[in-house]
Amino acid sequence: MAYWLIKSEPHKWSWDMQVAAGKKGTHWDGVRNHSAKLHLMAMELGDQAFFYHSNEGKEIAGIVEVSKKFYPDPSDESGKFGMVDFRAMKPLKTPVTLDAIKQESKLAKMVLVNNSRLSVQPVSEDEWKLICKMGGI
DNA sequence: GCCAACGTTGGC
DNA sequence: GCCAACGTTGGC
Repeated sequence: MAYWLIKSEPHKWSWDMQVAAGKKGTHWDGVRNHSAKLHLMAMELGDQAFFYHSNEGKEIAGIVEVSKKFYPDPSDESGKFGMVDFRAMKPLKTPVTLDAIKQESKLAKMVLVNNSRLSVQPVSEDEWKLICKMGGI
């Protein structure tokens, strides 16, 4: 079981919309970055990911689960990139903000802090557990 | 194959 | 709205 963090701008695709998509979830398309793509390809069914709101909110709103493994993205005419499907699992009771993450020294190594532009990132098990605790679950 | 120029992302 | 960081593009 691996853990991840995926980012979305809330006015484009928010946590609420992810929840509304229900059990079948939604495909995470539009990734056009090779590091992000490598992470997508490494994801297994059932892997969990934090759903992070960039720009507005700047907080982790909830947890999603991989419901379909990496497959080609039809919106990419070059055929190089792909996507996975995610479905909403549960919200954090208290959203964990970027501020809170920065103030926690144990999370200083998170990719979110050091490479804020990467849209799909790995999260270590320790980081995962700590953020879950901070989020009240 | 190098590197400058440009575009995009995302925090502030 | 600004700008730093990063990725990509394109001329050489």
